[in-house]
Amino acid sequence: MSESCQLAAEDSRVVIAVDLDYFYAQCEEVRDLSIKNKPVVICVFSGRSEDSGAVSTANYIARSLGVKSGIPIRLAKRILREDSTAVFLPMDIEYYRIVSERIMEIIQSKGRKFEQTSIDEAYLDVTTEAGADYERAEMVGRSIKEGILTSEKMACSIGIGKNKLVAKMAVDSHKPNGFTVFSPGKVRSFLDPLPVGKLFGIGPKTEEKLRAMGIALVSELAKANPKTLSDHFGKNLGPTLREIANGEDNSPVVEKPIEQFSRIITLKKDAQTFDFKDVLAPLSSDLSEKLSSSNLNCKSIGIIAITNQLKIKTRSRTIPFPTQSGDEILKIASELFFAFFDEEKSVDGLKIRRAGIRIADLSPITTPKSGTLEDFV
DNA sequence: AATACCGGCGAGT
DNA sequence: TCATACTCGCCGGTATT
Repeated sequence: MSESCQLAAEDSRVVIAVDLDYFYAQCEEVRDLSIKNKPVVICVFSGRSEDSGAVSTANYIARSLGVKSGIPIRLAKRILREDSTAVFLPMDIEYYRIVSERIMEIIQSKGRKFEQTSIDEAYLDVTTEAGADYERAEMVGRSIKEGILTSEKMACSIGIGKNKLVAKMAVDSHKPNGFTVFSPGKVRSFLDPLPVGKLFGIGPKTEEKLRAMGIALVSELAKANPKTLSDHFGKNLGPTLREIANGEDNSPVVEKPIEQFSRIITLKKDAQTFDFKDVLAPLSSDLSEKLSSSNLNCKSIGIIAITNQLKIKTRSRTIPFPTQSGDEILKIASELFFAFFDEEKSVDGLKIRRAGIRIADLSPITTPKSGTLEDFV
């Protein structure tokens, strides 16, 4: 191999990140073209009262007016009260899933190493296809963008880089309808001047902790004393923080098996206790159905309680025999809630706002082929 | 000492 | 009351072996 082909090992991959723009709201725009030039707000109504709940996402017209993910629906309506064209729609997750599945197939068809990380995001490692050649990787990226636009009439943003982290930083840097390439040589110059909070994986808490240590910029984090970082963030997270500041990420593009899932609902009213069966039975049966349709058992069953102070409390139990039974899940969850309330009953004013069930420690159900005893020998 | 389990926290879509 | 519904990962403490 000639000298000019030599690459640092860490620079030898090419990864494409695909992000579907304002996905839920765009799904609704495509379903009803007449709302495309209006503010569109996708709402999760909690059902406690008129317009209680939160905004899941909003299109860019709504965002430009200050409506963003997570704000109360009532606040969004207040912000848009003078815009009679504004559209508020309940989240239709089933529909978005169907659209997502079709789009993910398009992305997956463009490369052999594919990883979907959420309903609207995916990575493609095109090292094999592009031979670490960024021009060829760009062509793959363009063809993904065109494919999604042609077959689903949907805009997306594309980011290309030497690993998932850099591709993600690239895609996030230009949205919506972006197409951004951070070639290996350009990574430092892009990352260095950013505040650390802009790095994927560093949120408000970590940013504030770093700031208190005198580290505000990525360039500073990139050279920070490893010992100091480990002392403050632990032996795993500490080194990782320095790595992401340097644009390093060895994690492969691979489809990961699901590790856990949960169902949670908002109670009609905050309560010190509630009718376990009424609230938990639907959650249990949903979870049981999902286990069953995925041919999985779970060995860990847990509860989630969100208090009136919006603090998250959890309890969980490992059971001796894996199960997918809705009745079993309901029974354990009820016991955990009962014990939780018993434990917390002395806490003054503690009430539960939302209640949920989580299952984890999943294992595939091995269904032995009928009549082939030899398989067990 | 190594591993499992548990509850809290943080980050992200 | 204004504050959804998820998933993933790490941390530290404690229990188990």
